Amino acid sequence: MDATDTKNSKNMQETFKDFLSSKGLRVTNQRLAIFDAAFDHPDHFTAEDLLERAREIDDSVSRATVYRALPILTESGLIREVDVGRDYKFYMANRNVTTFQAQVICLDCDKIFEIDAPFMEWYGKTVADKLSLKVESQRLQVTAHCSELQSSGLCKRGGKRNS
Amino acid sequence: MDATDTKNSKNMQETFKDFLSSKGLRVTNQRLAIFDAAFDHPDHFTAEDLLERAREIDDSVSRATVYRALPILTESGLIREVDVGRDYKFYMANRNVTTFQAQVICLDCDKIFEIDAPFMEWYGKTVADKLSLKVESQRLQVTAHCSELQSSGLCKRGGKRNS
DNA sequence: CTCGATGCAAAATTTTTGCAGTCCC
DNA sequence: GGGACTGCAAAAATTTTGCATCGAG
Repeated sequence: MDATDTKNSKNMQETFKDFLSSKGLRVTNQRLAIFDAAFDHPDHFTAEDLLERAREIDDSVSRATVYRALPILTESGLIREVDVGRDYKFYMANRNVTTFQAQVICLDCDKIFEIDAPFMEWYGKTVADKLSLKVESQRLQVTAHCSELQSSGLCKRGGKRNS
Repeated sequence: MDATDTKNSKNMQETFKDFLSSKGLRVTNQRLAIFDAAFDHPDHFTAEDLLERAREIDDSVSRATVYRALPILTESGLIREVDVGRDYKFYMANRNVTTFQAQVICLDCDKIFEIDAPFMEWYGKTVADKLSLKVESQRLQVTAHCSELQSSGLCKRGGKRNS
């Protein structure tokens, strides 16, 4: 393992525990199970996905607890919310992300690609300066068709996005 | 009225009727009431807002018909969907918009500002070229706080955004 | 021990859908 | 007149919440 890869699950769980304690929140088995489930997931996941995986770790985890844990996880910065305009939201572990991420949503294979969009930091600053406001968050998404992408093999139809 | 202001409600209603006919859809009183309600609205509105206003024109309009009309209106290009990540969607009449619009969402006064972001056309093309896919739509949003904006008078707290 | 956290189920909220009746073309 | 369209209410689907109980500190 690379020495710079300090963001493995183990270390991150410690970071999460520290975050909970620092906020006066309790370190419960359910929260840790949810955290582990989230951080083990390599891709985007929904609240329901997370519930299912967390229950494999601790079957006492309830849906309500997952929904109550998600805001804590996103506030900690360990998990990122990815809202692509569906009726449910996606989430994703924040591993070694340093630059702003945009999403490319493929309508054909129903996949979400994360891509670097560092210029968005400049854009946010520009908008903020022009209107004299304080940027809280930004979102940049491109919805597209990938028929050509499919032939190149990058986008395999039937990607494992959930229902 | 400016001679270039060809997009007044009257003309636009004709455009809508033509669109319906061209698609083999029927021109009903309810659809026209919904169209008028939408086009008279100066700001962003929700499906529920639209229902309420459409009923002032034709009180036989039902919620279901509003929800069934919205996809038709957006497909016609006369109305634009503005999803800022809440549990309900906003819509807005497309008046004299020619360039790509980004949104600035103010967390303090709960208002949505539409701003020109012409460079997004370049961005979409860049992404498309790099990944060889066909851009369907794009979304760019900045969520911000406007405490300073308030003092400048641009953002009055208590703007009339719905609950 | 104490009070924050949890599970369960009911509620809330927005949008969709089935069906019988209506009215545009 | 025929079939698209509509209204109504029930259904869907995701997220939130009240309450009794549990357990972390």
